[in-house]
Amino acid sequence: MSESAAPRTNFIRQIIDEDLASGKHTRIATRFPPEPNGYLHIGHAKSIVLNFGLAQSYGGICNLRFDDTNPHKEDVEFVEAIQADVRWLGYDWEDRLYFASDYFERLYGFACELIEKGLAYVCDLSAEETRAYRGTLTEPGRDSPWRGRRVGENLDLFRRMRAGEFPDGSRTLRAKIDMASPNINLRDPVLYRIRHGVVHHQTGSLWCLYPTYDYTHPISDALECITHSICTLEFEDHRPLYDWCVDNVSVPCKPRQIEFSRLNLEYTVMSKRLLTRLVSDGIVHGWDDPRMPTIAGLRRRGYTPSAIRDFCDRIGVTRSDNRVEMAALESAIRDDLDATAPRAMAVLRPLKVVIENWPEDRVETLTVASHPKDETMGSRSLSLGREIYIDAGDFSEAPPKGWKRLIPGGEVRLRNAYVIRCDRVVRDAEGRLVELRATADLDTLGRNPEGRKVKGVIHWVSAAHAVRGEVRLYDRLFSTPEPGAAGGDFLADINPQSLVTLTDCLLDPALAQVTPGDRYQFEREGYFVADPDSAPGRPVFNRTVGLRDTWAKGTE
RNA sequence: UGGGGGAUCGUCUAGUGGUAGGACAGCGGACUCUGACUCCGUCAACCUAGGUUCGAAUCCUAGUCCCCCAGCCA
Repeated sequence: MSESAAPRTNFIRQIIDEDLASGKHTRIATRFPPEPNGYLHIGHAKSIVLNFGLAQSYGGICNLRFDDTNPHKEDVEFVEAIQADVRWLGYDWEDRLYFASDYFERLYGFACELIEKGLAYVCDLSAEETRAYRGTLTEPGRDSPWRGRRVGENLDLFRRMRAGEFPDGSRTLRAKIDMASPNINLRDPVLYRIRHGVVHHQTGSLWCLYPTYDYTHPISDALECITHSICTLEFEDHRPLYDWCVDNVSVPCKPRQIEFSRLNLEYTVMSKRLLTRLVSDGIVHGWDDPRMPTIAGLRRRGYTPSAIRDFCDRIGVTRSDNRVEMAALESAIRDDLDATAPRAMAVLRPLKVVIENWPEDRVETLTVASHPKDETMGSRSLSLGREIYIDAGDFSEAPPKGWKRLIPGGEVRLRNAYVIRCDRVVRDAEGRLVELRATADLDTLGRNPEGRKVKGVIHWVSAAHAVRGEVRLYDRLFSTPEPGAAGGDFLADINPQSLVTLTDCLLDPALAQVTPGDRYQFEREGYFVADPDSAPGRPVFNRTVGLRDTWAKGTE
């Protein structure tokens, strides 16, 4: 497969190498810290592969920690889905599953420590007032009138905030840093807010006081003795605050925050808010809709964990803005599936062909290889009778230049079987194509015909043996490389052809009983995966990705 | 117009004062019972302008363009 031996270096590895060389660390610890407010997507995969991959290759550890400080948006459904997805990607956090909410009590204690040190205060400003006092990008903020409260009063108020004596929004706990800082994150950021009446998925109704990300994250990292806290670029401005928190409370370690640029994929929305909307507006059938860029969607689409890992390795890690082409993702999955997917025949748009020189009742059993290069994948049996189906797209009465497949009077190879010649085209009263009449060259099984070359090879199924199934073809969900970029609503860029369902496909009889997740290459049609919607005798397949098609490109 | 980041082939990236390399995409060819795979070849880049240096993608200066930050979201 495509696992490369030595992982490509990047700036984060260089930092780690230096920290190890200087003796600053002897063992590294990272963490993957999702908020359980949605499903994981391919952008998270980049972070997962980075964090777990780093731990793996340096012999360190990587924790899974839920950043569950805002119960309003979170749900236990997401907690479970995220664990399943990380595991599916091939990573193991062993016994190190943590929740930021595990630390609520200790976080509260550290907040009291900050108050006692005169570094935090209870502020009675409303949300709107807080905003007004904060200033703007170009003007400094003004001190809150509550900034000078005495330690004892702050402690008392903070205790009563926890006890539930004050309504939502009436007070916050704020860090006392610098209201004139050019970095807005340092203008006395909110550390705690009051949230009554929400049931937290882990702590239930125990708390009505919830810490913010800015306060929780650095301390959680420090409590877990994370050495390298890797996050995306938008948190860069928060790093001084991250350091402030770690420096001012009594934690055992001092982690270092390192930022990298998040993944952008063309034709894809990656914002959780937008993905949530696709699901809740019913644009897609769920978080695992095969058109979604979620891990669950990619899985249902037939992507493999190793292909996703390989993709993440290929795109690298930098601090530059990027927009990766779909072709890079598709190349990774094709590499994997070409090597690992057994081949099968499937006619997506059936066109009947009667082989006139084939006896009515004769059925020939052909043993064919499951993979053209890998003998260890064994062989399968195919039945061939007088009537077969080929794909309508493999026959043309007005072939374009360079056409290699079937034409009236022309010859073509039936994959794994005989060469046939099309003798007649049968039409109905309205002139519609009904079937083809053909003659097989019975001397061409396993060898080429004498004196002439047959260039085209097409796939087929036996009419008497084929099983009927459904095949779903997926195109990109959006028609523009950057959905919503034109300024309109991103939903305006939905591609109506993003899902095409073919209900009367004729498949290899061996495909009658499939297990969801089974992957095949339907020769010339691409790579397919059995969908959970499959029923006994009625398989449903999703097309993972088409084959690279130089023919289609040449005729465009 | 405050602060913080970023600019290398079409795309993603390597490079850390000494021949700008790889991958994906493209193009051309070979092979082929998959127009696939594989193989071979090929096209193609240092944001701009100055400067330092024998030598600059790399160091300096001045610009340009792009991204992020004014949630009691993360």
